[in-house]
Amino acid sequence: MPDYRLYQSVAETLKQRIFDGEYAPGDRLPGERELADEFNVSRVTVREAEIALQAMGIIQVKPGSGAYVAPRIKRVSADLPAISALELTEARLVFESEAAALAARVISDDMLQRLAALVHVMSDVHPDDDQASLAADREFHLTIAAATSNAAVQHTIETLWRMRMELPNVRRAHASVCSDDAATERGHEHRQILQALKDRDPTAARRAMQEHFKRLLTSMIDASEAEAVEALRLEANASRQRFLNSLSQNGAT
Amino acid sequence: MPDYRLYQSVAETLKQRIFDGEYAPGDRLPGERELADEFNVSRVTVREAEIALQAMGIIQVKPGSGAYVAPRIKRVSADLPAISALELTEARLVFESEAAALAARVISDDMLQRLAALVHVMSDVHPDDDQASLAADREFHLTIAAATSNAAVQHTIETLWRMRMELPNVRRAHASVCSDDAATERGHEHRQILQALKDRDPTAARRAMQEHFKRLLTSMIDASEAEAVEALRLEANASRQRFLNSLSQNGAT
DNA sequence: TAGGTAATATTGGTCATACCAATTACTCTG
DNA sequence: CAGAGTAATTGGTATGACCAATATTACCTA
Repeated sequence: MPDYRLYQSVAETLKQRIFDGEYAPGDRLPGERELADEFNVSRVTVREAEIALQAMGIIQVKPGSGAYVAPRIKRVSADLPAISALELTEARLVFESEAAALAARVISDDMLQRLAALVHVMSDVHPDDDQASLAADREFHLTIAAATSNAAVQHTIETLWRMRMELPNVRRAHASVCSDDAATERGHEHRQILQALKDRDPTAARRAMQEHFKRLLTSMIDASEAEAVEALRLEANASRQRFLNSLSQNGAT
Repeated sequence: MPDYRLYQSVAETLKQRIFDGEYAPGDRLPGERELADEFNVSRVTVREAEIALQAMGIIQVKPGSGAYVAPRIKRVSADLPAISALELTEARLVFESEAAALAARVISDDMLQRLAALVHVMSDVHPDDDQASLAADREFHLTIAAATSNAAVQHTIETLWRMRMELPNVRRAHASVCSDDAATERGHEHRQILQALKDRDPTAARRAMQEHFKRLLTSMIDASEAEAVEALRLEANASRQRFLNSLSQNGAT
């Protein structure tokens, strides 16, 4: 699972650009040669990425002409509701923590090994490489969800991650806190979570995951506060208060 | 339309073989070089076909090993995965309990009033009227989700309820326990939950919701045990054990 | 002989290059 | 200015090569 095919990385980047609106529906993407040059990969790899996107119905390739963003990419608004980054993070805080607790009781050695490998990858990768870093982080959380052996839990958390990746406003919010989001802390938290899972300690796993998200939520609130100075000052404060409550009272009784 | 790419033709053929059972789930299909030779195309083209199939979730490629038919391609509904009733109930147990805890802190008086009305309706309605009873029950839970003021939470729980209502196997499972599912107990549990929300007590709300689902899960396990006597005895027992663990250890620390 | 390990073969992943066919852009005519 | 013909661009496919991960075999040890 933690295998990264190059073409997948390229496909992911292109997909994000499309969801971000950088390439609007109907737009023509840069040529394969041009993209290959930009990503420093071969043209074959770019083709593979485009074929994957085509299979997903996101783009449409016309020979001799180019690759075009599919007319109706409304999938974002189609099956994903409008959600704020704070809401989503709060939801992930409570749900992913419970998933971690569940996983702690039934996780297999194989899954533990995968997680360990991912933690290692994340510590190795350049913190600047947002792309790889994010992909590994996502893989980490989805692996934990899979470790619950519960398809409903897995599907739920996958959906939450889709929101994280596909909703433009959420992506933007994360980007603005990314710098504050010290990689070292995050690495430490991941190790804490992994250790709890290794110990098969549901309570510790839940708590570790909660801490992980609490820090993120705090960063986001701080960032949103800074931005709120510019506008929506009053409203933001009310919202801010509501999510601050999550930090103090959540979970462990 | 007749604008076929070679790789699409290859992908189509492979897909047919998989659906025809020529390659069963879990099977490894021939190597890229071998397929390229068979179809008289280049290895690049075979790769492209396999990447398309992978994007469609039909196969799964492992570097150094080969391409394997995905374990289960049976997507019941368009966007709902195949899930067992036990899995779903376990997921609802942990997620809806957390949602209730969240809601307890921010629920509005208006929402409390609606819930009270729903509890009243459920106690009035004839226990025989499964249709109305189920609708009210669903409304009760969705209202609590809405009361969190968190669109992500709300969407998550709505999706879980969609599974409950739309997946045939889940509906069947619920139907078979419906008789055991004493309406009086359920009414009592609903009142407990409502009271905790009125008190704005997150811990009590979480616990009440957990109890609600624990009883349901227990009923389902018992029912599934009875049915398991007929078939799948061994396998069911293993599964049963796994979910029994959820009952003993979940949540309140 | 059983078990483990090192050497080897196989397999997917990626790249560079080349050529074809369709499309698009351009240019030159009338 | 319109249209035809040409040139440049673009995707489609093929070769052949090399790497890294995996699988298989051979071999050696206890």
